[in-house]
Amino acid sequence: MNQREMQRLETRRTLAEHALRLFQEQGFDETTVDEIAAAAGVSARTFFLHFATKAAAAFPDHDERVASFTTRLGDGRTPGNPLLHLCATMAGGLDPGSPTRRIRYRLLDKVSALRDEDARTDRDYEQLIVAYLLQAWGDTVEARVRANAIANASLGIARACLIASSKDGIDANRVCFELMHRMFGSPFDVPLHSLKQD
Amino acid sequence: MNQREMQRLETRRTLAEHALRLFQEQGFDETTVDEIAAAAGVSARTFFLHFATKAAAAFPDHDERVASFTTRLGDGRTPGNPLLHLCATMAGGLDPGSPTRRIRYRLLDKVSALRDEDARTDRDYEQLIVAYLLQAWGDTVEARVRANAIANASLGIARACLIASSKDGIDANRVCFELMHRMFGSPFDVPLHSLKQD
DNA sequence: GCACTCGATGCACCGACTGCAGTTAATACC
DNA sequence: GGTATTAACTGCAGTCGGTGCATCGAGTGC
Repeated sequence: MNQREMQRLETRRTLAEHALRLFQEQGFDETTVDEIAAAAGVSARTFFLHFATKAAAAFPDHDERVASFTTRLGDGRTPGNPLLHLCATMAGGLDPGSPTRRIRYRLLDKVSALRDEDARTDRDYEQLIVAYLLQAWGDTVEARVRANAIANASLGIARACLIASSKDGIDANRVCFELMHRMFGSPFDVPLHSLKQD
Repeated sequence: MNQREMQRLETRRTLAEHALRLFQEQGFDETTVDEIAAAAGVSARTFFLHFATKAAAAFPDHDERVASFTTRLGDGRTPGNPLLHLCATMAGGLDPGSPTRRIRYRLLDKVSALRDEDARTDRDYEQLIVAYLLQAWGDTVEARVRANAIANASLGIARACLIASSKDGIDANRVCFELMHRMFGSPFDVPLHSLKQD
């Protein structure tokens, strides 16, 4: 990798790091872009060379997450039940572990601007899921409605699991899989045995 | 009703009307608050006495919609299956009919700021649904995860149905009910017979 | 060494939104 | 009916997020 490229990534990383820290320490609205830039040792103008909005600095790995999800999901020609594959891919992608993620999710609850930013990622996921399912099912009106419904429902379930995992300490991965699997193919009123963590 | 109150509502109504018209005619970003205010015959400062943000003017009936949903949903002590009641309430609330609604939904596709504003309504709905289900089920960790998942999934399905109804002309009401009902209690891979409109 | 690229910068600018100090008309009270 | 009060509206000055533009200067290809 270039020295220039490395410098660029380093600046970006530093900006994101200080942004998240300041958001957490003194609140999102109470933090100005000037402050973040100053803390990172660059000018305010430079901030916007790296992030389109103030909120975007809290999600510096947006593109990588979407790219990772894309490759993990595949193209719809995966053998086996596409819904099952979707369940596994969604659940497997949940990673509430890292402390940075936890800070982010705690902030999400309070700051609507961050929630909006996060929703943008979800819209990318949504389109990927719909495309995946239509690839597997063929593109009909019926399939489109169903694919959109499932995409939205999946994202909703994943979100609920992430929140519950940060609040109540459940195993987001397993619960997400079980909830999705059950909603998309089995009765729903049986207790979730995967709630009990091991 | 007071004369003052009527004047206030009239100003608000006019502002919302011109806002939506201008958004549609020349785009959201290309429309300034000054323009909207001028078109409505009031000062720009007055705009913000009625709407918190520029985008909020596109959803002037936010509060009424939430209030209506609240009363229609009830308090969780409704006799019968709470999930069934939720399906009926959600599906019954979909109303893609009015031309204003259609304009709004067409704008939603393009303008992310409006989508963010719309998402705020969904968050209100989400909290209401969760509260309703926990009232019916009791408040346990298991119930909370499930209620959140169902709330998010319901909103996702409703959104998908509204979009499909505006694009493909399906009966949003019936398809939404059937999709929700099937996801929350029956196998999901049977064709939707309610797609065929009568 | 030289031309070139490209990240960073400063500056001027726009537009959304806010706090404050008015004005004016409707309303409540006597 | 006259007076005090309320509240919608206004103008102004200001903050902050975000952008276009011209420029600087350090890395890079030749």
